[in-house]
Amino acid sequence: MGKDLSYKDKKVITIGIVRDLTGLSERQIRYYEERKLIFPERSAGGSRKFSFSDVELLMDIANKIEDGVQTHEIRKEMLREQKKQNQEDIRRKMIQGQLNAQFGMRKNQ
Amino acid sequence: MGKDLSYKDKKVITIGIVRDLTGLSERQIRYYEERKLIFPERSAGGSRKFSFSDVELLMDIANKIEDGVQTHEIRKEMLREQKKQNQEDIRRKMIQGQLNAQFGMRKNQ
DNA sequence: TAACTTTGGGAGGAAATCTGACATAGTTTT
DNA sequence: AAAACTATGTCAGATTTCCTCCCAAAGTTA
Repeated sequence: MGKDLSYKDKKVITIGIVRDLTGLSERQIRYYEERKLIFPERSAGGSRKFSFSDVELLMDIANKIEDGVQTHEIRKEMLREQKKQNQEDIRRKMIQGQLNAQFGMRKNQ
Repeated sequence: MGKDLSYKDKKVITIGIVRDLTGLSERQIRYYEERKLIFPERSAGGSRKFSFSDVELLMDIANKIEDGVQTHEIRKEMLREQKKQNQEDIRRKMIQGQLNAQFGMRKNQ
C-alpha cells in the first residue's frame, strides 16, 4: 500500500550537507522553508532533514532567485505546477478506476 | 570523465539517520567501520557521512551477524565478492578497449 | 586459560543545528 | 516619499548530534 519512496525522496540529509551540495547559505535554505518553497522533515530533536529532491528543487530556486524572481512568485509557479500535476493524476486514476470496475484489472498496466 | 555517481552512492547521511534507517546502534555502526566493513567519508569537522549503499550494506551485515557470522568472515566474503567484480570489470574494459581500437567506437554500446 | 569478538554505556569535548533578534540594502506598495 | 516588504548576513545562547577514548561484560575461539 504505502509506496516505498525511492532514495530520491527520502528525507535524510542535514542542512550542512545541503549547504555544501547547493552552495546556498543555511540562512537562505531556512528562509526558503519559511516562504514555503521547501518542506524538510524534522528529527526528534528538531533538526531539519532534506531529500535529494529538495536539493534539486533548491538549485532550481537558486536559479530563479538569480534571475530576479521573488519567492512568492516562485511559490505561485510551484502551486500552479502542482495543481496541473494533481489533475493529471486524478484523471489517470479515474480512467484506471473505470477499467478496474469494468474488467477487474490488477494494479498498473 | 568522472562519472557523477548516483544518489545511491553519495555520502550524505549522518550516523544518527543511519541508526534510524537500519535499527543498529551507533556503537555497532562505528565498530563495523573499525572492522573495515564500511567506509564512510568525513565532514571537515570529522562527522561520518554515509550513502544509501552503505545503509543497504549495513542491513546485509546485520543479517549475517544475526546468523552468527563474525566480522572478519564477512570482510573476507566482501573481498572475494569485490575481487570477482573487479575481474569482470577488467574483462569488460579490455573487450571495450579492443573494440575502440579496431573501430573507434564511442562510449558505451 | 588467554586472547579475541561484540556491544553497551559513560565522560568530556567539539561540531552542527536551532530559534530569535538586529541590521541593511534593495524593491514594492501606498 | 514614507512605509512596508524582500532577501540575506551575522551574532548570541541554547540544544542536539557527533566524536574519541575508555572500561566492562558476556560469549567465542585459539
